[in-house]
Amino acid sequence: MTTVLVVDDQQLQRYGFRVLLDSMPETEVVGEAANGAEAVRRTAELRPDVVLMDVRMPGVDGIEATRRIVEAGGRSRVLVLTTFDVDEYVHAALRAGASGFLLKDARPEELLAGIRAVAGGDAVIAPALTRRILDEYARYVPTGRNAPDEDPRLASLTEREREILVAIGKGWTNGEIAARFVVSESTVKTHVGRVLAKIGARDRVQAVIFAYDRGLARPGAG
Amino acid sequence: MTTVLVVDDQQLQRYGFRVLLDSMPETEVVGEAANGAEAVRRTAELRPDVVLMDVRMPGVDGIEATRRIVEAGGRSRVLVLTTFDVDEYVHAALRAGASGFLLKDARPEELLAGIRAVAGGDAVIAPALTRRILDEYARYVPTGRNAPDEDPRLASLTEREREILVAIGKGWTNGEIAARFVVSESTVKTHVGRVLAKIGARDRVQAVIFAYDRGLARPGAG
DNA sequence: CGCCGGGTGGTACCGCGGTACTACGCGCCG
DNA sequence: CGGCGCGTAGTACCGCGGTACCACCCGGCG
Repeated sequence: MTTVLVVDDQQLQRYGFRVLLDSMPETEVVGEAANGAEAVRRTAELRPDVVLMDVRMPGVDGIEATRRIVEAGGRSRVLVLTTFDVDEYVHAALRAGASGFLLKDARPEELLAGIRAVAGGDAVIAPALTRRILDEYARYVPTGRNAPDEDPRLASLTEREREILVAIGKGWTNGEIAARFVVSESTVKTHVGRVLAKIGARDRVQAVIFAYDRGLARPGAG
Repeated sequence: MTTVLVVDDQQLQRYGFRVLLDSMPETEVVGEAANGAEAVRRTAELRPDVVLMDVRMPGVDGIEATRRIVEAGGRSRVLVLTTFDVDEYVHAALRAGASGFLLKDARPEELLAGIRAVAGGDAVIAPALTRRILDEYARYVPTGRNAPDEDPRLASLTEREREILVAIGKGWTNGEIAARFVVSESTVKTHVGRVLAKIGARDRVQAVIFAYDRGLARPGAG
């Protein structure tokens, strides 16, 4: 039996979900909340398997509530529901740590399948949104651990040279790298020169780009 | 009626899909292929709505076949199927342009729902894989159009300065930028200097990092 | 033993990158 | 009209980055 907390500011909407889910043998609505703050509280109290979260709500919205629930670290998974497939919502929800994002016009069996998946530790995205997610995914995400291993340029780097490349990717000058690695700047220059030669970069700027392309450097680091 | 091309090197597997799909009122198997090369050919001939593509095949594998089919630009969508949820496959398939990725142990209704979604221009990912996709997505994808707009540094750039920043992100030297923009190198230097000051970067290396962080520069461009 | 690769270090040189400051034409707006 | 933001352009200066070349130490290996 999967326990569910229904969060929506509209009472009628909550009622609809309750009727639907309680009529199913595998799901049970154990509580409701009408806003984000209440959702966070009741999640802590009831520890439901799944929180069915509406986005648009007065006060603390569904995104912020999701963030707090996820950060609290409980075992409850959040499945975000919205009427509007606005990109901003999807991005924000997924970054907040939601395990799923479905549209309210989903068919009951889709909703059930989503709840089942989320409860099982998996994640779901409405097909209508998956398209856009994938487009961005393909654009931004390097190549997993695919290209890096295949790329002979990266493989030809020694351990030390890879460290140097990562340091370059952090935007450090040769002097800063020397200081952090506790070696002389001459040594750093030697390494940098070899790195550039091996990866086929003209200067450290192109080395940074190379590092980002292969996922050696990542946003938010350094 | 949704037309489907079944691609799998195992004859028994193809037979299974054919029986399943032909028994459904809304889908019809219009052809089969036993390897990647044949899949590309028959897709061009038959122009199916959906190509059900196995990954592991002798010769041209499913990933490469997907890439070719997508690049050909027809209206056929590729739904990749595999027995093993290996990360490499998922990444590669999605980057190759697949509209979906499901596991072969999916229940028939899931498969049907997937085919329906893909045929309708949407995309699907098996819930078991979506979790990992989302984790990487949240890590790598900037913040949609969120953070960039919020960041006053980026907002303070003029149109021209943003162009300059993108050019820096491509790894171009001041001279190259001047040539491509058909202005003098002095002008470029002036712009670069202002960009660095506005975004708080010490040199163009940090500017590149800034550009990647905000999604202004992307892997694979330039 | 000698050789070799990798890490370390140094010297010398030059050019691109970055800064500081000035300047002019243009379009917009009070 | 005068001011201002923006794009353009120039000069002068200096330092970091990158290259070329050489050198030493150390560990592994034939």
